[in-house]
Parts: sequence; structure tokens; C-alpha cells
Amino acid sequence: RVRFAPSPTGGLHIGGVRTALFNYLFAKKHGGDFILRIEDTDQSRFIEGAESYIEEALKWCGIPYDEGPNKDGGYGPYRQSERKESYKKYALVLVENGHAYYAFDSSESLDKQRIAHEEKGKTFIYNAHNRKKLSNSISLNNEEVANKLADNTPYVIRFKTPENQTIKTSDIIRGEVLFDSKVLDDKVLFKNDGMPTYHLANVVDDHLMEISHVIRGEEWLPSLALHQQLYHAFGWKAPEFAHLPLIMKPIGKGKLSKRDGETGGFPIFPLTWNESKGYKEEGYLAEAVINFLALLGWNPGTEQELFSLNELVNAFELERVQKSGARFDPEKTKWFNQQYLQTSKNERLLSSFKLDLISTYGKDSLINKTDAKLLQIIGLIKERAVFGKDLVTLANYFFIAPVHFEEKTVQKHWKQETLSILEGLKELLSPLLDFNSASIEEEVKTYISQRGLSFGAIMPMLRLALVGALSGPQVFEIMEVLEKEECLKRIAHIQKIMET
RNA sequence: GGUCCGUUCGUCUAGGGGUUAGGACGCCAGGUUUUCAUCCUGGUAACAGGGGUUCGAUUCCCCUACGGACUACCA
Repeated sequence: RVRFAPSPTGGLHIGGVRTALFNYLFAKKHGGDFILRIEDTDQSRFIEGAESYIEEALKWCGIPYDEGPNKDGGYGPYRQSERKESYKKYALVLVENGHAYYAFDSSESLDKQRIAHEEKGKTFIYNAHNRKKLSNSISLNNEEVANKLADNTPYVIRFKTPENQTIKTSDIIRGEVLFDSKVLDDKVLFKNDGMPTYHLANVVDDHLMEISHVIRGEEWLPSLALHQQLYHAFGWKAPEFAHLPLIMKPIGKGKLSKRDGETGGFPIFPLTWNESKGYKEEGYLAEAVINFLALLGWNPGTEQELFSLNELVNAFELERVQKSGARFDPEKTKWFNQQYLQTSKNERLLSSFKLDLISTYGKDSLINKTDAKLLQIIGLIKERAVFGKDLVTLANYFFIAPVHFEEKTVQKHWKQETLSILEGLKELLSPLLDFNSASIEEEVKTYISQRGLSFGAIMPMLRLALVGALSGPQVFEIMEVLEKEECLKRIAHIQKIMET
């Protein structure tokens, strides 16, 4: 049993998706369950819509959860705000068994302490060394504590970190990690607003939900010592831990942040979040995003690069997860998308192609364009596309006849005799009844050999007349799609332009 | 500052005491294609530095440098 436990403080970005993915892969590989838990213990940071965003993002990515909000598996509720009542009970258990204590210091007074220490070049930590000088149930006598509690003096509950102890932890990816309890502080477990902190809620819930493996970002590694001790203090068996390397900025220093998408011009969210365009909306295929993400910080040890989700499940091993951070590479994401676009069925691209056509060229652009014809167009241009949305641009000449022709191209290829060659071509094609690429090609070839021409004398200008540029798929294929009447019209048009 | 984690081509990475240090993206060149793109072939480019251990170190150990995370009544 593994869990993905985001807090709904904003859109789930690509780093979070990867954490979810690795949890999912690990669970499925071992026939386990993947649980979504919403960690909303900080009411002040709650963002409307963030939770449903997370659910929709996971859905789009194709990594469904087995248990979560609105999907009870017998361990609910799955929102920490709805489990609020139980946390205090557990905090008090620790107070009673001597592993935690009440602390009455205001955050303002502690801030002052921190600043004062900093000015002297020291670091203030709330630990065994300092706690006797502060206001808490260790420094005060029982009566004073009872009075403060009776007066409703605001308090927090802090973990009583053991003195002078080496805490041995272990991580599946990194092996044994040692911490000296001297440098640890007495973390707040229970806040004065009646909510637990991450540390308490996390440990309690992971235990109650019978989580077997905690797979999370490397930013949690420094907290591992605390968490380990918390399990110990409760007398619970701790799950196994794996801390994933962070995803770093494509350029510059530090970990990937939401800002980098804007400055780097690539999506950072799976789905659009506020102003920030998502992978989905930018035309990426979910399979491509997942494939790319899987290979960021993990590798199968083989030379395979393209993986379906099922193949990832089979190949995945936490032991093969990288230790160091991985720089995010938008270019490689594009390459993956291109790979997946090529293998995806034209039918699957049809509906968005149609919508794009309407918004780009207007409703009328679909007149006379049957689905069969649109699929034919997709088939012709797809191999040039990286994104589904590229199709509209690549297909422009199927919908709009070229009007202008680039001066340079014309100068290079337009010869004196071109005009008459095109005229002959028109005469040749107009009686043609079965206007398909094969028959057109046959006719044109015959025409060329009869008049003793070279391909170069005719093809570039024919292409230019039809496409408006020297690019695109096979000329004869284009002609078939355009149909006879339109082809003749376009040839006539370029003739007219060149005459003047 | 302190604590912890890390360091193989520009990037993602394989490898591991003796290798021509492999692959992918990118970039460059050639070929195929009447054009473009695709595709194919080839090229480019890396073991952070210094000490050990060893017959031999990129691989093991130590130090340094650099990078990263954490250091909240946020997660």
C-alpha cells in the first residue's frame, strides 16, 4: 500500500505527477494499492479547486488511484481536514508517554529568539539544550501548566527529541542515513489552531492506512529522522522509505518551479492551471508525458526508451531510481510526443483536428471535407507533426489556396517555358476521370517523357502552385485530396500571377 | 552558517577494479526522397579535482570543490 499525499495549495506540477507515477508503478508492480490522500491541514494555504485539479490531472495521466476522496477503501476519510478529530488524541498519547510536551511560547517570542541568535552568528533551535529556558511543560511545574491549560492559553505540542543519540534511518534508494539528535529540533506536532502539522498527520495516517512504503520527494529526507522516531514513540512499525531525486530547472540553478514554465516556454502543469497552460492543452499526449517523466530519475537498465504504462509497471524498480537530481529537458519531451503522435491512430486525432480547423479557418472550412477526407489529410501530414495541433498549420494549403509566392523560389525555378508546361498540364488533367494519385502520376510521367522534360522542370512549380511553398507530402497525393477542379484553379492562378 | 543528500558527454543516462566508457535527446555531415519532413548511416562530446588502497581506479576509501534539499505553529 502506497500513497500520494499532495496538499491542495495549487496546481499539481510535473514533479508531483512523477512522484504519483512512481508510487503507482511500484504499487502495481507488486500488486498493491495506490492511495490518494489530501493533506489539507494548513487552512491558510487552501486553494479552491486544487483538489479537483489533482484528481483530474491524475485521471488524464492515466494513473488512477484505488482509494481516495470519493473512493472509499475502508481507510477513509482521505482528506486530513476530515480526520481532524483523531490527531489530537494521538498527540496527547505522546504527551502522556513522555515523548511530547506542551509549549506555550508565542511564535513572536520564538522569532525574536531566532533573530537574536542569528545576530550573534548562532542558530536557535528548540531542543533539549534550550527547552528548559522556554515556556513549556518541561520548564514549568505541574501547577503552572495546569493553570495555563485551564486559562486556555494557546499552546502547541512539541516532540521531545532525545538527547545525544544517533538516529539510524534507512532509505531504499540511498541506503542507511545517520542523524545526530543534537542537531534536531523539537518539532511542533500539533498547532495552536487545533490542527496537526504535516509530521504528525503524516505518520498517524500512514499508520492508520497501513501504508507499507512511503515514496516521496527528496525534500523530505531531512525529516526522516523525526518520522522514524515518531513511529518509535507510538510503538508502531515504520513503513519503508524511498526519497526520490528532485527535478531541476532546464537551465540555471535549483529545482524546477512553476515559474520556469513561463520563462522557458514549456508547460509545467499536466492540465492548464490559471494562467499556466497545461501539457494537455499544449497538445501533448498523456502517454508521452508519462513516458518522459518515468525516465527522469529512473531507467530500466536496458536501452528501451519507449514504454507503455504496462511496460513501465513491469520494468519499474525503486532500486534503479537515480540518487541525484535530474534536469528537466523540454526538448526531449517533444521528441517523446512526436514518437507517440506517429503511432497514435488518425481517428483519435480527428476530433481535435476538426475543432482546430474551425477555430483557425472558420466553420466553412469543413464544407466538402468528409471525415474520410480529413483522415486522409492527417495521414499525409502527420509525420511532420510533433503535436496534434501542428496538423492545422501543416494542412493550411488544403483549406486555403496560396495567394502569394515567395519571390526567391519563383526566381529560382520559374523558367520561360513554365507557363506553357502548366498550360499543357491543365489540358492533360481536365479530362481525367479517375483523379487519384496513381493515375495523376501516370499521366504526368507520360506527359514529361512525351515532351522530353525533366521532373525538375515541372514538379517544383506544380508544387508551388498547389501548396504555395516547396514543402509538404507527395504532390500527387496532395492533388488527389484537393480534387481536380481545385488543382486546375490553383494552376490557373499561378499562371495569372506570373503573366503580370 | 548548520545538517543531510549528491557529482559519467550540453541534457537524460548505462556501466563498473583491466571496456575502443555504451545508448537516447540535441547539434553537425552524408545518403534516400522531384521539395520539405520522415527514415538510414556516420560524426561531435563525459568519468569534478587532489590524495590514498591496488600490479592497475572512472569504479573502493578520505579530503576539497561544486550542486541540491532542509533548517516555520508550510507541506
